[in-house]
Amino acid sequence: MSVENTASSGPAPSDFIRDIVAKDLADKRYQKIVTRFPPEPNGYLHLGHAKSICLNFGLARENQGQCNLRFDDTNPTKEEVEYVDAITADVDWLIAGWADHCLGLKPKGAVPRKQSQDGRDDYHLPAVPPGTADAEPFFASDNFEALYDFAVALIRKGKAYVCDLSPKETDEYRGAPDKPGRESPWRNRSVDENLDLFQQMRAGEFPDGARSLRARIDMASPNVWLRDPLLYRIRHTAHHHAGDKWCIYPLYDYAHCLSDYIEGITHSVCTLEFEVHRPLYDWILAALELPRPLPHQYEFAKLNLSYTIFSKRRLLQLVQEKLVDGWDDPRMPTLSGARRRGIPAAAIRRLAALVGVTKYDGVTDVALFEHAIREELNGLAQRRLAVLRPLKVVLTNLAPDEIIEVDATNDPQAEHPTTRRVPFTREVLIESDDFAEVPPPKYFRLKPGGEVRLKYACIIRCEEVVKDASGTVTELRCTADLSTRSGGPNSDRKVKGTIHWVSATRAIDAEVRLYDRLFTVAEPGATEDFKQFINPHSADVIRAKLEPSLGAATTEDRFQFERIGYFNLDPKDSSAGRPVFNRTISLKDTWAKGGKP
RNA sequence: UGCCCGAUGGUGUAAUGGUAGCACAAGCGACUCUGACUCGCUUUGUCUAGGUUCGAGUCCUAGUCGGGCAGCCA
Repeated sequence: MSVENTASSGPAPSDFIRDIVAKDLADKRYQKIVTRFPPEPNGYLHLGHAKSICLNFGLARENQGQCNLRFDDTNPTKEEVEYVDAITADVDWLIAGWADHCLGLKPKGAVPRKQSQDGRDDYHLPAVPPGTADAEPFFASDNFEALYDFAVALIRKGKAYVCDLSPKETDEYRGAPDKPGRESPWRNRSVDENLDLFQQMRAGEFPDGARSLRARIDMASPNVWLRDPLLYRIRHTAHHHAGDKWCIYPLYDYAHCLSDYIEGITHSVCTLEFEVHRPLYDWILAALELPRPLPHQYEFAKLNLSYTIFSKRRLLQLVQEKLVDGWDDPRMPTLSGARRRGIPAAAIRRLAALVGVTKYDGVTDVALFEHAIREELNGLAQRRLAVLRPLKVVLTNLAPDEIIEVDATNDPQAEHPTTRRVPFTREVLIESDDFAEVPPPKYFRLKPGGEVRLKYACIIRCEEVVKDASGTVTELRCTADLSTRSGGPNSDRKVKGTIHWVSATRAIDAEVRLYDRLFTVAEPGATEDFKQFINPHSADVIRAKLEPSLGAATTEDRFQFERIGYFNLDPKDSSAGRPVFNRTISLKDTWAKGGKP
């Protein structure tokens, strides 16, 4: 199966939502499709959000449409600008070079304009053309004035009322899923009284929780969301975007469908838990008798990944209790964590394409994500030599000051691979795993009296094993067969094993962080005490030896340390002369897994 | 004994009444100056019971199992 990548547009994915969109377009129900990605700025974006971003922006780019970024910021007590900025950056990163031309923004500071169509009042705020200067994301809070007006219209139609029940009473009156609710005693107030009270709510005449605005629907509905749901609550709290203008704030169900409508959204795609809200979404829009085409809501299953948690609450807990190094800790499933870890945005898009879109709420094996990362990095990463746990090897037939510059391939997957020079010297370091005094069966690497090829250099033979007083191997004394040098007369000579190495005298030092899965169990979120499953080896830090060219690495580079894994320069903790490399992901290792007895 | 949604190999999915296919994972093998990549092969599947039909994973009915919904959260 081929999958979309950054450069080409590959075969378009197919799923039930794309089918609906295709049909709507074929039926000329809409002339242009407009989707939206509506995060609440109360946490960082994670891989679960990425699935939604890929779906919504994918829909837009595949149909020459647009996808608006909108902050669903109707709850001032939970939201912060820090999150707005982080989310904006994460979205930009994820869609860069792929769907950024579909990103729907509005003019900075703009709010919906009141207009009249067919004699009916309307509010509309379409996105600006891509590339327009001074554009910013949409904010539900920019719609507050329009939303207030729509609420007044609802009251005038007798479809909303001010209710004086306390939160606790409201709860009791609502009933239970299997028991009908009771009507509020305030349900049949006159329009004028409702209008007056609602205006007073806005003016700040009442304390928090004293009154609310409710839709007048059906207290006996089997769907509890239709039992006169709240539209507005009183909250004497300043808002991170709207300032201190408001003390009443709309609730999700009311704000969302209308924000969709105001922006001209055609397909409002959300996750499964909102399925039972859809009748309310439709009710509000229908009740207002709006002049323009209405948006429709469709639901899909959110992403669940094994060995991963996505719960905002728990992620926040990890951050606050310093179990991880912030929201962008490379082990976090956040987009900022993934970015810092060196995972390309295209790998995340690849994952989204691989998991597909359905209404089945399953758990995707994190191995699929790891596969997507390796697939992407394999074509992207420059090959380099690095030794994580060094063992000294002295090539006794080389002069102490001899430096042989060997050619090493940078990009074996490229059509026309390039090379670089790597210094090869009398003393080299090899991976301690690559020597075994007592080799297990089928061991291809170096052993006493055995031969192995040092990649890009030549074949060496282990003549002598040097140990310290405790019996630990400290050094290998080997001879190099320079006639087998790459490009040399006997370069074709085959040995079973080829290992990586660096020059002991020319290598540079670096801190290397060996990241691994954050949790040791497949479903860490299954119990409340998920913290006991944190992998103690999820961030092992070592000092490693790298080939000299790595001293010039930049944070944009992606490397494969040959035979080890993919690495990037940590963008946060690296400094000139003090490089810190992150292991994005290891190479597949069938030897370590099962080949090894 | 409420309402809504879902169920295809270990996992994620395709098949839109007509040969159950793909990817990941797992296993075996080939290749290899990366035990990587690549390539080949293999194991494993339509929740159950009825019904409609020439023909059902697909449509219908009932059941089972799983998920969601009773925030002035989103």
